[in-house]
Amino acid sequence: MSATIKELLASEAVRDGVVAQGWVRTRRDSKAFSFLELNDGSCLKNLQCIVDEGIPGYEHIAQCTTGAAVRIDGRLVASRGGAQKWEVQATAVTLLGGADESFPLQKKGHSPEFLRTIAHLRPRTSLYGSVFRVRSRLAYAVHRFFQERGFFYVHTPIITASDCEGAGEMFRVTTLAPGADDFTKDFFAKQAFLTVSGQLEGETMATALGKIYTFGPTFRAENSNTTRHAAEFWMIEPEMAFCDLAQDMDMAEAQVKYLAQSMLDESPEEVEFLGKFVDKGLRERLEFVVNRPFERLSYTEAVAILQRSGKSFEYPVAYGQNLQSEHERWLTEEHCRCPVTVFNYPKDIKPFYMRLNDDGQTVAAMDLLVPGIGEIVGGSQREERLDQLQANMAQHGLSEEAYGWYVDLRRYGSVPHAGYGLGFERMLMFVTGVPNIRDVIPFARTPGHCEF
RNA sequence: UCCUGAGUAGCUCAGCGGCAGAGCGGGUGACUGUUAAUCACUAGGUCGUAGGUUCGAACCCUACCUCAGGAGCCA
Repeated sequence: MSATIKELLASEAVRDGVVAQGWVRTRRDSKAFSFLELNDGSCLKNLQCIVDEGIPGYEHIAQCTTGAAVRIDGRLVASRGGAQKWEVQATAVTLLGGADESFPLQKKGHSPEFLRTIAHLRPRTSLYGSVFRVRSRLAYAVHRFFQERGFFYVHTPIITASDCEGAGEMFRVTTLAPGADDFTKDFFAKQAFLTVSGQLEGETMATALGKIYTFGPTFRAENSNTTRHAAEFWMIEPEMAFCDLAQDMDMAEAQVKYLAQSMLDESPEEVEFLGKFVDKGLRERLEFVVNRPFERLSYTEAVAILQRSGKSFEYPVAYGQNLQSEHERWLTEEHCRCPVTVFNYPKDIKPFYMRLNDDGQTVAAMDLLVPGIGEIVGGSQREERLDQLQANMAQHGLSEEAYGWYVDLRRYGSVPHAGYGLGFERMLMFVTGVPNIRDVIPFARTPGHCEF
């Protein structure tokens, strides 16, 4: 393998016999030579190459247009121009793959709406290249965070037969012909779906290995058309035995801080670039998240604060109702001006598995809200008491048969345990400042869209 | 799914009842150690679709389609 442009630009000294391979971002011609700027995706910066008339391959310079794949052999030397430290004085140029005038990416900026229509080419832009480099590093940081803390990475099923995990509409998985509805003849001899959460299975692993996490694709068939929802996304779900809600919140907040810190440490080039073109306050926000403690409010306190805010919301604030987006945004963006964790929600607006508090009215649930995105983490302490869980299930109309294995966890060696779900793409939006979830995943799946 | 807004050249947009426009990009040429280079010339259009109003519609009206933003659902 030849050196990447990232490696070449990090050189300490002049280097002979270098090979640079990449895609032409721009070409500027002089009478007797051309400037060729190459990008290979290894970093944000381009490598400027000087291609003199007469070197081997120069006869094809006209085809080395924006988008073309090119190999440059030459010498890495200090640049005579001011905009870059190093450049390559080419001794040979090879056109690997041309790109004719129909190549849709121009040197100038394009709208995200247009780039979504050419999602197969947009990673070649500075913005999407940055986002997808960050995506890789952030995914690795997620694993590092957990592995450093003794968590085990577990793989929960993608295909599930549980049809009411309480997290929205599900995609059906079937081998039956269209129109057939005898599920006893289906592949699994019953209805099957794509998972909307690995939590319940995660609990079985946590009550054996102690601290576990999942990090995998998740599917929701909701007809959601927003900047924050995708039908296929990646979710991180830790589950911890011998853990209560307070410790759960500690972990979620520590993780958000850790991931923000990793962005600052590992992607400084992208922080600067995204701060310039996408979100002016990006660095400031990341440093703020890393350095300042998060706020923590009970649902009851949050409602009281909202009610005496004097702010006129489109939807009134009422105890017992879910907080609206505008309420959450006001809390995190204007009242606290920092990430805020809201906990202990009324039991009637939360799922059956959340632990009933001693007041008999609220459950040990928590949502971590961040400025600009809203809810980024949702979690809870789980109901570990057998009789209480059974009562909850009855109340929610769930059959104990279908969830016998889940109830067994309370029947045999039950322990307090807790966990949360962190939307990976939402975290990516938060650390990059990119305002639309469709721009932080290579190929977004949303209602009506399954292209590429 | 609901609400709001927008669809005009490859891209970004102006034009808002009377000849279809600009910048960028593309092509051709000139020029220059250039930096989203510069200069000149040039090609490029079913004004989202279908109806309607009008002497005349890109422009006004209706429906539909598509996209975007907001809401709900949530991560």
